[in-house]
Amino acid sequence: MKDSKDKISISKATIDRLPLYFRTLRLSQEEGMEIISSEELGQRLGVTPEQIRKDLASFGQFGKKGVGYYVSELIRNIGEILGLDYNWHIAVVGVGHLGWALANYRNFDSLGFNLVAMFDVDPNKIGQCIKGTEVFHLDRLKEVMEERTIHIGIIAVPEMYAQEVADQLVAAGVRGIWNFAPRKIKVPEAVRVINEDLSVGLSSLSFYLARQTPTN
Amino acid sequence: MKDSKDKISISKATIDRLPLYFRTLRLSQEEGMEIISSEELGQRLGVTPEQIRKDLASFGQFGKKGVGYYVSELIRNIGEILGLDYNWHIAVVGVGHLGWALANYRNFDSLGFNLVAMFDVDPNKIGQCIKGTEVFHLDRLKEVMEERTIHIGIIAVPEMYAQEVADQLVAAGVRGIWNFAPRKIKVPEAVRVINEDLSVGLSSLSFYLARQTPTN
DNA sequence: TAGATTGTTAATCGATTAACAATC
DNA sequence: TAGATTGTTAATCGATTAACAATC
Repeated sequence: MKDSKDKISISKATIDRLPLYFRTLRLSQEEGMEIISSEELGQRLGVTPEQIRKDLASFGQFGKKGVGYYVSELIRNIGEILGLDYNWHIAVVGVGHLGWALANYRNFDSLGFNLVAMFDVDPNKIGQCIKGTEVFHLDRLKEVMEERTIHIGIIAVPEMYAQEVADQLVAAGVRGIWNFAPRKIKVPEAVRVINEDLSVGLSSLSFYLARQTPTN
Repeated sequence: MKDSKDKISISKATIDRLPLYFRTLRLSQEEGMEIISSEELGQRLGVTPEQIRKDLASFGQFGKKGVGYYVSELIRNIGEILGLDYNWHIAVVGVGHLGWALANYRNFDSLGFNLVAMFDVDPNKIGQCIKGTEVFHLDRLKEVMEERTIHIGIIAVPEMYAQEVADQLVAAGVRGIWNFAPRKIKVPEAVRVINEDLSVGLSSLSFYLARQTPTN
């Protein structure tokens, strides 16, 4: 138990590629594909076939030699590896433009994430609904979170409140945090944090463009 | 010229850390800090001091031995490395929830990115403004882009239109694309693409949580 | 069977960490 | 000068790529 569940020696790079495989496989399935080779899959998403085989091999043997991978089977397998078969309850804290956008993001539903609450402090926002999910006052975070057993909290508040909200989420028993505030937040080790810093992407783009011969 | 401008042998990991250094340095500056050591900076953002020194060393010598780094000087230097001293013109294509949120994202201004246009096909959205910037019909993309010399296009349209919009952006002479659609887009080599796939972050969070001993 | 494609081991490449001389 | 901290070289670690035996 200790080894199989707790010790994860899989590289972060591999884990970040799995969702891409998952997505592309689903697309292929929609196109009616039943079997796919690592070659074909790799071509579709710009990854080498060896990389794909290696990544998958960390978790088991999902393919058939001389044949390839059964699409629906591999989707199910990767889904299980990623824990997408679990019905995760998520909540958005901070219903500004970004929080609003995230709450409306359709792809999350299709991955099995279930938005069960939103929180804000603005009286005008309290009580508003998105797809049947309500905005509560931040004061009720703990109460609502416990009632609805929320697993994942999404921080979409201004930077200066990020740590405060993180503390409240932790106190309310959240297991993971997806942090959009451009600031490092401190949480107990047991709580997983994924930082999604949007300025990194744009800045790195700027880096590469600044080094090209400009065309305009 | 060939070596200094074209060949970039800096690792992607390093480039992705630079914006974090930049941000943290600015924060430190606001707090009145004038000199910072790699030790202190590292502590603030959870990176080892050696890593920081190594990263910076790829671009030059910015510190003083026995002293540390002058905060304002290092901010200027990293800003230049990232090309943030250039006045980038950006445009958002697709003014849905996400596009709207991105157009309103305040951090971009402070990094020197200038939103100069938005595009959509919805007649209700055409003509709307955010901070003085207008939403144009997608049909006018090329015309408006050329008139305003837009360097970077942000794709925030539904997945199925992503490639189409990418083609239009390329035709309009864009140099870089920041793609939020969860799909690989094909562009000529000269155009830089950064993919920002939001489902990756959430899925990887799910992966780690699924492997923990659950607390609820 | 012959051709195809996986799973896995070995070789290479790249990035991080450790150590320390240089020097403020 | 002594203490501190950088910049850089060497050692380690990890991830990707190449190669190929296993087998469908």
